[in-house]
Amino acid sequence: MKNKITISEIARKSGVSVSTVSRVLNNSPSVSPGKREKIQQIIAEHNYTPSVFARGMVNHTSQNIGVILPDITNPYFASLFMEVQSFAMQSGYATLLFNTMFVRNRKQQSKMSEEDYFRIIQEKQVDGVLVLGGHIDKEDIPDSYIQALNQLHRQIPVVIVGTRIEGCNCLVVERDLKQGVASIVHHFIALGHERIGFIGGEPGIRITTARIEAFKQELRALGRTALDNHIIPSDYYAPDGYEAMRQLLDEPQDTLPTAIIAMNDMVAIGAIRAMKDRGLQCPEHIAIASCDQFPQSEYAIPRITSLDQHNEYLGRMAVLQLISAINGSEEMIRINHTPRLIIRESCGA
Amino acid sequence: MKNKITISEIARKSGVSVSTVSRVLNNSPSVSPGKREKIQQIIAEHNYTPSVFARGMVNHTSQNIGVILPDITNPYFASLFMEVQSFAMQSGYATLLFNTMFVRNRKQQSKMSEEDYFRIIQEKQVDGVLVLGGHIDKEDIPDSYIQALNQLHRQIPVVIVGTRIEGCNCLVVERDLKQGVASIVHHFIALGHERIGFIGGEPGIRITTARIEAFKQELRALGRTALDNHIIPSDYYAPDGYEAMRQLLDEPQDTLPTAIIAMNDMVAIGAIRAMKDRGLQCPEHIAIASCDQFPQSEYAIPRITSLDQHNEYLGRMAVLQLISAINGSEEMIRINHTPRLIIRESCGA
DNA sequence: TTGTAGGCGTTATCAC
DNA sequence: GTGATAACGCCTACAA
Repeated sequence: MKNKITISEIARKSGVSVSTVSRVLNNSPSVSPGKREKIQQIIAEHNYTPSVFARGMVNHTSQNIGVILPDITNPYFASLFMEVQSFAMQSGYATLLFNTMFVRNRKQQSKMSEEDYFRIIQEKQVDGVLVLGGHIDKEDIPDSYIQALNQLHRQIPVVIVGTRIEGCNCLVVERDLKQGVASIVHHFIALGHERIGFIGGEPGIRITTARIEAFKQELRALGRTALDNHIIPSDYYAPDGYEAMRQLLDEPQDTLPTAIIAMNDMVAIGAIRAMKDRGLQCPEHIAIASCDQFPQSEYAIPRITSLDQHNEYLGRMAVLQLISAINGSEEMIRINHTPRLIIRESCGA
Repeated sequence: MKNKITISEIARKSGVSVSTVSRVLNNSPSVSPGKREKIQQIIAEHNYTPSVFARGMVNHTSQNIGVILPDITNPYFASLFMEVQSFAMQSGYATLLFNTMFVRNRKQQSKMSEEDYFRIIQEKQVDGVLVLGGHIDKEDIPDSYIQALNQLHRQIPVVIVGTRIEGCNCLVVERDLKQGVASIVHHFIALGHERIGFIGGEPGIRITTARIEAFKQELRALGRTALDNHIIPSDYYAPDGYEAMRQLLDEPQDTLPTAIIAMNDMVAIGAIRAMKDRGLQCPEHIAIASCDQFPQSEYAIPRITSLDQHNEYLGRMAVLQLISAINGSEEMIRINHTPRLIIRESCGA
């Protein structure tokens, strides 16, 4: 817009050379206090800020990071991102956000593939990239995607939040996807439930598979078995929980599960709604607990019992990992969170 | 990270001058087809992308826009942002997101003021700024804030979503804040309600004042009056709806409103929760309708009756306005949306 | 402590 | 159609 003022202008007005101005800009100690003060005053007076373009040319850094995630309207990603942005900002980085999945309600992916986003991000000359979700969460990742990631990582440090991926060289903030499922199972068993089900989560996505696996395994460890038709993956949102529960309720009434683990709070809310529409009460008829707490679940009717996965912590660690990678470190962080089971009403305890 | 390849490298490898390469980069017609193809091939081969820094130096453009909003975990802002980012991307702009309010649950503002953010955004050399909310929504905006905005707008086009502000020169995508409230009032009256209340919304915020005003006025127009103690602002989230309703229920039972308008779905959900905790049913004891629909309100118990404010449309218009401002236009867009009342269960219809 | 000058990777303006 | 070359605004040796 308006022609910005430049460093040489400041230099001229202060009666010094550009290098001296540059020195005060970069807090170099070797500037006489008098000149420093004068220069600072002139800078303030003219509201001067150095050009990031010129700086970028010489330092090759934009002080920006790129964050790529599928859906910012998903509370999980929103709170993760909030933490990421806040922490990045404190560390001097601004955040470019790329939302790869548009128009969620129509289940319509955008025309652009995530690979396209990688290209755009690369062009944006960010100092690092954080991949919070998307294709990366799939059980079966197309090779082209991994190659694109590697290719990007060759230029810019890329940190993935989730699990290590075969053949992918990017850094990873590893988290134990299945953590906490066992504690829900224990809780339900302790409450006397014999038939437990699991709903929600998209099939073919790592966290779904991991949690369902953990669910089955924990039941086995306790000498019981999960019934396959009581395990109904669908997706991560309320309509999906609704649909899964509807499907479940079509089963013969006498073998219905008495307790259900939902992928997250939205799924739980959808499921509870489906019960209600069949004239069933939660937890009286079927108890429900969720694996991932979202804000406001404590205001639902009934209040949802769920796992607090400490996502804020996850966000901070991811930024930490990225920044240390930007600064040349190769070390990987593994985080060991222990989700906390928050018992409210929906589990019937 | 890895030393990027430059335009002159490409030129050398293609056996042409940098100008020619630059021409094919910018789709200039005056390049012989043979050379063009060869150059393009070499570019692809080396995965070359021009430096945004160098480009920025000469064009003074980053193809980035800055978006500033208080809380991305608020579904209203999340869906607005999603639309903004998607549309911006289609227009060739990436989006820097600044979330000014951190740690919502503790009601703790970040240490940085929004003015600080303006400074940072200015330093980031974005091509334009979108202000989706924050101090800008206040009834009584500190002069320093307006000055900071004007100052920023002097350098970069700034578009504000909301209402025109006295003394502020920024562009505005004006929307009628109170739209739709009347239709809820009409609906309730038609259902036979005599005592209607209003809860939620932070006092001193434009949209709160506007909606409460519209509420009162519409009642007056119908020959009734709103009772002051039935109007309880608080804030925009579920806990606030809960608290407001709790407060309301402390009033003498025989003068309690029979219907309540909530600021948005979260407030409504909190309020319904508070009723439940007192053994009251919605809509049987008190009917509720909300002024702003959020995703999943149709899965709440009861399903929330609310207004669809067409926020997606708002997002697109804001980006459109910003881009046209970046391209030198001064014209302001006024959008005239008519919110649609979606009747579900909570209103008792 | 201070100033001078070269270079960072593009685009634009000229000539040719 | 093509190629030099001068900006663009900053940083950083190097010199003084």
